[in-house]
Amino acid sequence: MTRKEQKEERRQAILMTALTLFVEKGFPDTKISDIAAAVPMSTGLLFHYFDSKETLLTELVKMGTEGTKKVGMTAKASPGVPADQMLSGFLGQLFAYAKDRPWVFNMFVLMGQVRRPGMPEEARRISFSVDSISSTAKLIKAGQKEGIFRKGDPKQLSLCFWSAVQGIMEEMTVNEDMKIPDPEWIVSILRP
Amino acid sequence: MTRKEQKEERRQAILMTALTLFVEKGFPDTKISDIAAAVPMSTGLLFHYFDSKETLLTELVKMGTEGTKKVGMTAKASPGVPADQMLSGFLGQLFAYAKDRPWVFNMFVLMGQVRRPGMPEEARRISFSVDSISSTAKLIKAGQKEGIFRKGDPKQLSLCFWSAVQGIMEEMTVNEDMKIPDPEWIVSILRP
DNA sequence: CATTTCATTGAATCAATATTCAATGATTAC
DNA sequence: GTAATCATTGAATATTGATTCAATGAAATG
Repeated sequence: MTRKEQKEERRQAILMTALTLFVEKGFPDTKISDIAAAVPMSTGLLFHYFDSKETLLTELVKMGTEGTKKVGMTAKASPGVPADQMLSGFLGQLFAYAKDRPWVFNMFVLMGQVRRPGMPEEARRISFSVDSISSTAKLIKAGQKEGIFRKGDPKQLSLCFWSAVQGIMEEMTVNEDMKIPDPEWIVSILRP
Repeated sequence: MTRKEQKEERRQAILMTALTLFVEKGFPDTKISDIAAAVPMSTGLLFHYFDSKETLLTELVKMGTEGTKKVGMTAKASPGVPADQMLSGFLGQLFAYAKDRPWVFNMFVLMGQVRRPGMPEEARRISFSVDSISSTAKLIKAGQKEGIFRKGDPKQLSLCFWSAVQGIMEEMTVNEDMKIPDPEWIVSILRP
């Protein structure tokens, strides 16, 4: 393995460790030294890989937007599927992923958290570039015509739906009593 | 007005200011100096009223448990009301409150946030003393027998319901696009 | 092998912010 | 009206945690 590959691997290890800690303890409460200790490596060395704590977060958010965009594509690539099944199917997949690849899950939670005020501006800005609220709103609008979703402002319904998902996923990352819920429960928010 | 009363009033002002900031910016990102500036008063003076930033949080959480317990009593005091109406009624009231008395709302959000790992231990411990999850689970169990709630582990349904509420309320405190949702949307999570 | 490059460390440094403190002015009690 | 008490301030101080740096050793290069 070349040095370059090794370095890349180490970078990934740091990113994944940071992701876990950011979600578990929150960004401000995660100390660089916590991340370094968990990797493990010395605190100083971490700065050999990333310029700052904020860069670390920004990189993660960039990865997150990539991933989220891919998910969006997959959704578009399966036309003919009713909108409600698409949403519960998506949630089902997402929740199923949680078992083996918790990082996908954590990434999703981080993407939600990073939108809040007080989070570093750059990361925040990037996270807003994927707008699942609007795309889901479109989906809802279409579904309303077919009568599979309840009446109401699609944007509001979409916001309500995703905030609920966010709340549930945060609880899952933090509370071991919380089992994976049936996606159908959550999609019910949108049902007539 | 006696000095004692004045002091008490000042304490309340500090608490309410801190509550707003803790919810808006998060506990770690809220500096004592931010709170003092917002009250307004000098940073040093704040320590004349509260021993530490953590004490401030603890006091708020204590207030929160009081309030939440009262709500629980009111619920018990209205027997005969179907369980689903009780929940949507409660949410409706809570959301309505948000308009005039945002602090009630913020308090609710804070009580949820303070349960997360990384928050100061004492506050965390106190917040766990009110267990709306379990009481709602009982409510759900009863409702299931009458067929007004869907099948499934009551504890899981309750957790899912409250995490969704938490997510939605946090979004409301932070995103001005987010309007008050119809409580019925959220209670649908529990509907058969 | 000699040289260069890179990974790594632990110990500074620097900055932010919680907390303390001595001094000052205002209010109350006598 | 004088003394005691309390509110208030702004300037120290202490602490925490991010970031930098000089030194060391290991791997690659020639």
